Amino acid sequence: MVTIKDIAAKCGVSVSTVSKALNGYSDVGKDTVERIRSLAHEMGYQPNGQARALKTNRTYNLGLLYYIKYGLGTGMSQAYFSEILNAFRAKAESYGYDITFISKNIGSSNRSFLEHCHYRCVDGIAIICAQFEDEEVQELLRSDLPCVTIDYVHPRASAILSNNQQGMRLLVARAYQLGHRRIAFIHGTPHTPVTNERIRGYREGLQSVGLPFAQEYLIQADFNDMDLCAQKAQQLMRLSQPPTCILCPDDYSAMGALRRLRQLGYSVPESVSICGFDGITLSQIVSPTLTTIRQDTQTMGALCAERLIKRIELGNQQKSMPLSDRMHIPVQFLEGETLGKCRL
Amino acid sequence: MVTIKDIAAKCGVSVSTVSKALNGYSDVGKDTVERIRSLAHEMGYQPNGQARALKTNRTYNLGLLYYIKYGLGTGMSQAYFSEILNAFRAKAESYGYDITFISKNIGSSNRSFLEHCHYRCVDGIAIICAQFEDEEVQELLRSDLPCVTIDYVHPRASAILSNNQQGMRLLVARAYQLGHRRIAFIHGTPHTPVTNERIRGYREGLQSVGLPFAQEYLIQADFNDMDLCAQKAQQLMRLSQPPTCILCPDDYSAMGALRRLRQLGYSVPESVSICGFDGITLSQIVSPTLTTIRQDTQTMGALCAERLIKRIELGNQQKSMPLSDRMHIPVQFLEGETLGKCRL
DNA sequence: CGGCGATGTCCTTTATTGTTACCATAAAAC
DNA sequence: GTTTTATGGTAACAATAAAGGACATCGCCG
Repeated sequence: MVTIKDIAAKCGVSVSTVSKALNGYSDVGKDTVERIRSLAHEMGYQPNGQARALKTNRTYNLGLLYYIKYGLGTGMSQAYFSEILNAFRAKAESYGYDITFISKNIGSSNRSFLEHCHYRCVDGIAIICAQFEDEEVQELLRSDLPCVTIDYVHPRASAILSNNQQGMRLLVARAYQLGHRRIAFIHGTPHTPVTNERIRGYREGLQSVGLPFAQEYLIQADFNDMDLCAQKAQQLMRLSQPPTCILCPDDYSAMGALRRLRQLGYSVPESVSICGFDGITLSQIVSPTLTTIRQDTQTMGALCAERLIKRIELGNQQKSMPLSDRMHIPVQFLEGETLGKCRL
Repeated sequence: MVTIKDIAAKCGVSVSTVSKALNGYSDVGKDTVERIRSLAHEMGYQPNGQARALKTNRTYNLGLLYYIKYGLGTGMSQAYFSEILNAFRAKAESYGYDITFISKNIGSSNRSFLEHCHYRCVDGIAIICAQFEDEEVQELLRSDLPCVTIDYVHPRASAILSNNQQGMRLLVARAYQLGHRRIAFIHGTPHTPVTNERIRGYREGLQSVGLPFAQEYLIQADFNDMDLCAQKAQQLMRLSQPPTCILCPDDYSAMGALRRLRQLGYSVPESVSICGFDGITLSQIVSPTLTTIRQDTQTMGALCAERLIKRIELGNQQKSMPLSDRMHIPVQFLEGETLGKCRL
């Protein structure tokens, strides 16, 4: 590999001059800069990121926490998070940052997430998909590494979420408009910011159309657990007053409920309507297409990168940067075939 | 951050002793090692990867070429490749390697893939999902960076592919068994190793059951292009002797064909059967479930990592390491609902 | 049994990796 | 003579590699 030393030798100047010329310092002669630059290009010079990082203490590397819950739902929640990841990556790269996956126990060396971050000297970390109840994730959040989270809120990080309340209100409003009066909500993992917001939105939605809130129509399940949601949907239909419309925690769960109810002889949406949440590409490909809420993963991922880089570059002068902040990204109602006119 | 210097000072020994103690060299006293180790642990020491890399010229970082073709099929081919990616990542991490996405034009600095690799000093590169006709990808392959490819063959890299021939033979055999005598094949991107192997497998399959090969039943399309495949399927059905079974290049394409043919009034599989390829999770969730070939993405990804690391660690003594090699991973037939008994 | 070199253990010193930061310095300009 | 402009020298950065030094132990011979 060609280094600045080689360039210096060939150019007849010192290494510091080369360094300064390549980094755009003003105290180098104009023609010298020209000579050095063209020679560097000609020799195919690439700076050594490691050496630069060692000296400047900046790697232009972003840590990424992105791991799927084992067992349950493997390969399911993929679509939603991988869309966010792609948008995140694209934006980060446009700012000159690379991405490193952060994991624990790398090479059996029992490194925690935070230790891994230190080892790789990442400038900051984005937590896009993780189990927040994990102590190691909490340790990461408590650390002084700049941090941005998706779908989670923490006092020391920037948070990016969809406007979940709005999403639920939209679903309830549309269902009401189609004549539904018994609208149930099977919600995702309890006690998470996302679920809390969704429940609030659901109740607000009911309230704004004048429907009463019924505890029996609010059921707990999980995210991306098709079978669990299917089971809960089935349970709902056994009520003496079964709902005419069921809102699910996500598109996969909705597909699970849909399949189960059809197997049980219910026709969708004729005898019962079903809605998803997320609006993954797939939801509009399957038949019937899902009525769902499209989360703007593109914006979420991009914003996540921007916020993180902002936190990094504003650095430790913590004046202009709040310790924590929360952004809600607008969502969009997607009309599909699983929510129909209420026939009762 | 705590460095070996700090440990050395606190421990009353020199930095090199600390370095040696932590790296398991034999010429350090047993109790000294003990003292240093426990102190390092206590102080929360983590080695600085950058500094280590600078000196040893090894980063334990693997470059990953993984970018989706723009426009067409975005978010579609995801499932297959992201399964491979996950397996790759898991295996690489178990060997102590991290992963860095490689891209061009990072931060508008117009770096090529190879330059990006040099900048980050990756030890090797895995090309999991890329456009191989891209000159920059070829440059990467020509370089002396250890390299492993998925679904592509190059004289200077290890290649991992599914046993595509076997897959096609299995499909043809099963279709024949169900009474089909007019079996068409809409193939993926032409002149790629995968397509070539598939076509060969298709022809072998026909031959082994004694069916003639008909040029009009071999149609060119693309991978993961639902609309194109749908259009080609429609075209096939307009033949005077339309096929009774259509084999598609991948699951998404199959779903496209399925949807289109149903829209046109054909019932699947009653009046025409359809098969996919890949066996993504989704294919077994949708209704009807797809008859398809499951590619063993788990093994492919894991093997990809292992081969790459082997190439790296055997290093430049190129005796035991062939310049190029090719591995074919067995596939599995997945019985679904889209391939049925032939009713003609 | 004492002296000498050989060997081995344990640790330190010094050099090196590629880069940038900081300070010094020489020449030119004012 | 002072300022400006352009350049060079050197010391970090955190770690490892190579070489070497201090000291103890051992074997062998006179």
